[in-house]
Amino acid sequence: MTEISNAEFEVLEALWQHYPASANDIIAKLNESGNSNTHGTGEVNQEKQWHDKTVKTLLNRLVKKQAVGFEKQQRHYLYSPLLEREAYTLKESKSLIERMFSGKIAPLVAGFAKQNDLNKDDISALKSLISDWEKNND
Amino acid sequence: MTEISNAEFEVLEALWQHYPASANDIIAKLNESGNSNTHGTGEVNQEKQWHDKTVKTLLNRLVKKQAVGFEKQQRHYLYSPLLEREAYTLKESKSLIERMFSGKIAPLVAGFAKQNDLNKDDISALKSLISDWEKNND
DNA sequence: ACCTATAGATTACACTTGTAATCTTAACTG
DNA sequence: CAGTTAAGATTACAAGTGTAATCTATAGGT
Repeated sequence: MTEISNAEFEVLEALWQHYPASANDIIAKLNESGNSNTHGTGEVNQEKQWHDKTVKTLLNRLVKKQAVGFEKQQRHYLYSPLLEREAYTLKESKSLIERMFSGKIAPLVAGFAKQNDLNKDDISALKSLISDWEKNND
Repeated sequence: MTEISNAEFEVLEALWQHYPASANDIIAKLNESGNSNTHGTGEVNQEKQWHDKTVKTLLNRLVKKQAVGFEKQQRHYLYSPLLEREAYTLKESKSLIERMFSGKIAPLVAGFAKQNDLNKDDISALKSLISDWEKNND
């Protein structure tokens, strides 16, 4: 499967949140507030506005890339993702970790730790993952 | 700073391994075996061959992007990274985690766990990170 | 002092990406 | 039924990318 670009990914995100969806549903979802600018800057959500032509182009590209499928409904299309979000994010994560950290996940986490980007919640989530892992692999 | 492409990143990798370095040093390093195809497939290292013109183009682009600097040495250049590897990989990791996992690192690790992509070493590395973190944050 | 190999600079070129505008056709509106 | 609207298809277009080839100037060999 060909690569999915960043903009395409955002469209896919909207679709994963709710599908099947018409192009207009997707455009609306993308332009909803709440696709947050929560980067800790405290700025008002000055959301990017997605132009409908842009979104439709991206949908077409996703269809060509077989990342999205559609079915005719009257004269409209209803789109659905053909990829599972989890599979996709895993693939991308592995690819990044392979390229940057020789496939090892710990150095990535270590980078976060070093920059103080881990909080108590992150740590307890990690601990719980680890104990699950240990439950299954002893 | 502008984005660094995948191919550019590979050149930077070679440079991070040893610098300052001439273009030829970098080309040689890129074409060395051992920049491994260790993806667990057991295939023979059928290394990508980097064409010298290609590498020089990429070096130029990196210089334009201020990711790499150089100084004249006689008539040659000696290149050096202007970015720290660690800072760069952290930025990229954070960006991916922001886009795919709402900034949370645990879901990424969870994906790996689910796919059986964690082994004992990974787990102990993570545990040790966690205990360090706890030592510093209690 | 000339010729050549070579380093770096410049140019090339197809493909992708972000971002739309225009075209075509069918459905709704009056 | 004719005109307008709107959905999807097609086209656009600049910037970035991967991958080089060609150009230019100079250092080194003979």
